Amino acid sequence: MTKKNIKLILATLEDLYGGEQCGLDFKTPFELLIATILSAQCTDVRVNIVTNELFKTYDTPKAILSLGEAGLVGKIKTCGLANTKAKNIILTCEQLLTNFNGVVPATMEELITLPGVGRKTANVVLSNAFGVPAIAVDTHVFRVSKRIGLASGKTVLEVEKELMKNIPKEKWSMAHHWLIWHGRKCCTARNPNCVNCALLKRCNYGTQNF
DNA sequence: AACTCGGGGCA
DNA sequence: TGCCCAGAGTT
Repeated sequence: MTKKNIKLILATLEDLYGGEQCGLDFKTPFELLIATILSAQCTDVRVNIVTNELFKTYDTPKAILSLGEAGLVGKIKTCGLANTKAKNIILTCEQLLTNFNGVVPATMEELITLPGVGRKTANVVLSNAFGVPAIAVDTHVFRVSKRIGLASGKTVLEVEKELMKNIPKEKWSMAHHWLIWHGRKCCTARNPNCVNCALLKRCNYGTQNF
């Protein structure tokens, strides 16, 4: 993959998805953290609906804890995996209070100690709440990046590193969103719409499996 | 690497 | 009805 090809791919993605909504509504680091935990196996549109309502009243660790587990499950049930997520969110709120003075930490090492927070969620918080350059690799980013040749790594961490190497730092944040939109609208996991894909000429997928 | 958690949205 | 969803934790 040449630098010129990478530049053309990024430009094409920007043309296609530059006007689309960019992820979760951002308010505070804490709200972004909770919203991102909720986003597992659930579209961002639904997460935004749920969190906009939830955070009207419950926008701090103490407030969330005041709901109790059953109360929290009720508030987030439309996001799916509600029981698991509620347990993790409650544990995370408790640990924020006991280990971090109620403040969301700003390093990868600290963030991934929180229950329900993995590399993807940590990178979303780091890049969107704290301005730390990072690329969050979710299922869409992972799949699309490999198909179109922006990364060929086998693990999430490998793909993350390759993307950071191949994409100019100032475009990391937006490239994350463009790759997700392309994965949702065209480069789907099953039956991708290669025939109508704007990247077809620069993509090996379809003629060469990965 | 494979499996589980999971209810709601949508065709 | 059946398929899919901006992941993380466990085995």
